[in-house]
Amino acid sequence: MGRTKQFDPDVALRAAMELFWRKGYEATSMRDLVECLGLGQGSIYGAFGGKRELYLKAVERYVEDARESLVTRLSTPGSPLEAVRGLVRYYAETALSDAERRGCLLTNTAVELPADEGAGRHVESGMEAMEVLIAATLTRARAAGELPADRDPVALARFLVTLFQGIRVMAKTPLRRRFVEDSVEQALAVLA
Amino acid sequence: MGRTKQFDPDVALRAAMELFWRKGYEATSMRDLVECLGLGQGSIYGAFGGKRELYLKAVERYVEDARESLVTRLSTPGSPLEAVRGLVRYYAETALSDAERRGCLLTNTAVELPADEGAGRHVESGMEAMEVLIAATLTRARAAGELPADRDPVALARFLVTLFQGIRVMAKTPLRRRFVEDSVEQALAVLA
DNA sequence: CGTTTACTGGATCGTTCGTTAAAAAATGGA
DNA sequence: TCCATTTTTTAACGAACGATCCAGTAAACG
Repeated sequence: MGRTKQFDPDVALRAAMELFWRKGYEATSMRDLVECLGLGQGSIYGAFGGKRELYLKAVERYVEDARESLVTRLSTPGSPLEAVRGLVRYYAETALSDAERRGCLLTNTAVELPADEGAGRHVESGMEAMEVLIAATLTRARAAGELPADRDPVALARFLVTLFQGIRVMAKTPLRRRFVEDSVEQALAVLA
Repeated sequence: MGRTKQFDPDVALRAAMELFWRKGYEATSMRDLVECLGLGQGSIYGAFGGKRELYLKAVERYVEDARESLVTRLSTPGSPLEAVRGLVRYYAETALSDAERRGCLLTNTAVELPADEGAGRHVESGMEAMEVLIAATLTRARAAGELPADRDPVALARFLVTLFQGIRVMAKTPLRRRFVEDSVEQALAVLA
């Protein structure tokens, strides 16, 4: 009963995610979103609530996507340690080839909205997912003898996640290449 | 000739720096600044130009302060390697005890204004200063035999600067403590 | 087919934005 | 002391903000 939606909320949410990702929360206006999503202002409010609600849903979607991509990337057949090392390289390449310097939406959110509880929950969930997935893979690596027994997979995973945030930040500066590449080199040395 | 300034531009700039640091660029309004600096809008425009100019000057001041503090901290008498290790610990402690989660103004600027050339120059200058100072200290450490001869002080310094950015990001999330402490542990292990 | 219901698109709400203009106040040299 | 010059203060500017409203439209159901 009633008129059906004439747009795909999923497509619209993804478009909003891209815009917020590129411009940040404060610098994105509802009018920017209207233009980018191709919807009337009323439709956006009807479907998603206000600007903040839309942002939170966009971050939530981002976390889901990221988690999925991470699972795929870490469950390659073969050496678990090599999978993590590949992830480090992949992450750096992604950061360096990001021409419009949008960085990582989780990093951006953590930095721009540290006091927003809702945003904090999504950031927490995303970071935790990375930690858990990487730690699990490193545990497999240790069990396979690829990693010395005295190394702590969880601590290593947290270290890598933290370094990833740093890589995303440095990749937004003019000095990106030198810093990111040298950081990857050191990180790979740690994953001996 | 003419009326003399009734405020100290240096004090005002520092107050502006604190406010931008805490709230970010977009989320800080000129009215916030008027209240925080205790000046009329006209006085701010007369002394510093517009909002963006004031922000850039605030970042510049921040870079000068940070460089100075870093020089002091790395030129302690005694072991150069221990000075760098101490810096890592100090940086993490500072990040964790930052109750209002303002993070590092350079990190925040890099993330929020990656496309601003003026801001980029200050960020570049700050990051480069950290790199140079840490690398020089690590070079001294290597010369003193505290660091294996095959370690690259410059690459290590860049790695540390990148990790510092990550620490500043993670310290803004609800998961701060676990991630920061484990990252420090790993970094100190690298600085064997 | 008509009624009901929900969505659409654009106008418009009051507020706040960064910036500017102009008058009042204060300084130092002539 | 009085003028030239600068700063201070306050009000106001046009534009843009997030949010809301509403007439118009289209789909589903009796």
